[in-house]
Amino acid sequence: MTRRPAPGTRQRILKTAARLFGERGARAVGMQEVVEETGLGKSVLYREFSSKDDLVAAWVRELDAETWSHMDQALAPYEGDPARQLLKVVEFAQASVQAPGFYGCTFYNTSAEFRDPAHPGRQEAVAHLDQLRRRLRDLALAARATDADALADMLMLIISGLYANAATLGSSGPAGRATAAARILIDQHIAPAHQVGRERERDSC
Amino acid sequence: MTRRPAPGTRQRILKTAARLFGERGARAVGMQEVVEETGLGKSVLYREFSSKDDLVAAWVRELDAETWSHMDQALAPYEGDPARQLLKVVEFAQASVQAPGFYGCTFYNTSAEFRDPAHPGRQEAVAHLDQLRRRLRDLALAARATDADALADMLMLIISGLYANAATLGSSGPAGRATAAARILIDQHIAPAHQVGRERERDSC
DNA sequence: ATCAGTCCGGACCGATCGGTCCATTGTTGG
DNA sequence: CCAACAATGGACCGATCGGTCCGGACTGAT
Repeated sequence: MTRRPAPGTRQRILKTAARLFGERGARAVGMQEVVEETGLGKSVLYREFSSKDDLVAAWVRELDAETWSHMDQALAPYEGDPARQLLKVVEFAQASVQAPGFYGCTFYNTSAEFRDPAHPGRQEAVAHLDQLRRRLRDLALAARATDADALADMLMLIISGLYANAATLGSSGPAGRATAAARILIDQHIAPAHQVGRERERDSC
Repeated sequence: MTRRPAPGTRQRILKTAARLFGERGARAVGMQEVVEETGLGKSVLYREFSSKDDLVAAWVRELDAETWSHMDQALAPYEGDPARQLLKVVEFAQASVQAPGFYGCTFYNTSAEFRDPAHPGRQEAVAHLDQLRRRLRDLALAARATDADALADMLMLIISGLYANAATLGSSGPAGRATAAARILIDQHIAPAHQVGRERERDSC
């Protein structure tokens, strides 16, 4: 007797929201436009997501999950070589800014658009960045970096800078130097097992 | 016979706009609120600035001028030592994120909030970042870096990453490693004879 | 075929957006 | 002291914001 909700609705909304929010910014896109683009009615959207803030948070969380999934795939071939994986994280980020449809890092953009620390979308974004930091630190520890925290944070700077510069000055600007910079920083903190003492010559302090 | 406009009005509006836009983001603040905070009427604001976009652009341009002024002061003591000046630029940025009332880099935030390349505020922001890149390159050239373009762009990554991380994870996060990372990259690109002086102790090595 | 019961498109709501305009105020030259 | 006129504060405008709600459409059990 009861009519059943159409399946896949939530994902369809999220896909549309990702496109619109990502391209023009979440604040610049109204809920009306999201509704029109999906072809659904407002009541459906507000059944799936309690508010716009909720939709923004869901969008960010979805991208968080996708990002880790893709990154795990990119890192898998170098399992057991954490130093190489550290560099691969940067290469992965650098490749992503070259892709068509890159309009800046969603996590950084969302933080810029929603300054209130209590905003659920911002919280998701910050949580993602914090997790990235932790993953880099774990890799740096596994790679026996002389100072794993320092190396992880320096690579965070490179990655964030890569995204920020790609979004403003384009992917052919400073963003193009990300992996080269990362290599220098990694070499500085990790001694190749077969080349002991190499970092000593550089490290004159 | 004719009544004369009150002087200093424009600067007063700009100061108020800078506070509100900087703290909560330009998109989150309405013109009505700017008007109320200044204590003036809307007609005055719209006589000085033709539109909100115009006000945003004027705000960014003002901050652009202030930034170069302050940076020139910070760099002046090291005139003739471009390698030291390169590091000083990063130190200057790192100090600025520690200041109370830091809510992220205005230039990156504005780019994130206004994605349309034609937006005057975004254009001002991009112009500022491009000029920063050029200044770094000029310093790198003067310091006889082995690859001045590469060094300048890598420092751009560090500075951008510093701002992005300070805005999201706080000034005690990865942002704290900016000068240390910059030192490594500078050392890597500048021959010992021209290297940064060692008078200051290093955070990590 | 019937009808109860759920779903959903879109009309609608008050609030707020950026921007305009006018009645009032205040100043200044004669 | 007054008349003339620019500067001003804030009422007001249409558009759009996020969010609610209802009447018709559709489903599935009988």
